[in-house]
Amino acid sequence: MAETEILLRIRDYDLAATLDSGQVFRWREHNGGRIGVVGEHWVRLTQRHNGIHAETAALVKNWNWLRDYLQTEVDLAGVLKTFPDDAPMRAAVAACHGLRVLRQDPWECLASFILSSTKQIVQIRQIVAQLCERFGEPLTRPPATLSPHGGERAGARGASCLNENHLSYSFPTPQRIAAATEAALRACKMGFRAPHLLAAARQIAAGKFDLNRLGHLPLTEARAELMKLRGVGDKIADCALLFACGFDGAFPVDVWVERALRQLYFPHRQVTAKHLRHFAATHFGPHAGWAQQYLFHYMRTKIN
DNA sequence: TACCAGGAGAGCG
DNA sequence: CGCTCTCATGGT
Repeated sequence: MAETEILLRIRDYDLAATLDSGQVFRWREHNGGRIGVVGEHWVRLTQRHNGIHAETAALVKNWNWLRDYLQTEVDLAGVLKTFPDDAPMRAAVAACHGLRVLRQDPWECLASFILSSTKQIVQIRQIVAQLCERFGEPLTRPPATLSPHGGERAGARGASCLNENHLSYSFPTPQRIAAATEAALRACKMGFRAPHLLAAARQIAAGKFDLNRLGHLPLTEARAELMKLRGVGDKIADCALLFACGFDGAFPVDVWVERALRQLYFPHRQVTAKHLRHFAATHFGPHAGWAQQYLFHYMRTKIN
């Protein structure tokens, strides 16, 4: 039977922490729940005591796409057991109970993180929103959730500029981006990242780069493949590998994680960047990427 | 004003 | 390797 809602029964899942932890950029808070787009599906998610309630605009026969995206079938306790047993890690896990790593679409994830370099998360969300509004395909969306004001900058004051218009559109395909001009992309305020996004989209659209193949390669080979793309270095490659390609061992090191590692593991010590990279690559075990997400969210929300 | 933001890449010693 | 500079744009 096709339905427009379902209760995914699961207990150790913090929806807000997971969707707000900087691994994904399109979810918006709405009446205590979260509204977002997964593939071609408009979705509203609400945290319940016994699980996550999901509501879609169109009928759904099989909800596996959502279970896969949210990673609800992952044995979280089993993952946490593989983390190193040290004070910083214990503190991060205790502070972020129920935080999970999502399984995103590889192109949306890669494109989003190409746009992320030297940008604050708020601004990344804004850029991605504009990209979807201008180049995404219209989605089926319940009218009740549409903003009465209709625009994001019509008299919006202060820091709480919601901008939910982009939730009426899918994330644009590589083909659609590839057909755009650099100037049109720059109009989304992405600056010097525009040629990087455009080049990646053209490679993929032309069949010269296969994102879906990466998951079948060893981690180091998949990372090397991604880094052939202009504008994609270690950090952005590891984000795509962890958040979209199923590499739980990928460990993206950005300014926040570097700050966390130095402050939590090497306080009052001068550690070289090389030493830090070696530590990050060896200390956190087979699910290092999940550990990274706990440290990142812990550092951003609980410290200072 | 000056500085910085979930980086990457090139130039230099 | 390690350091520095540049890239574009918005916020404080």
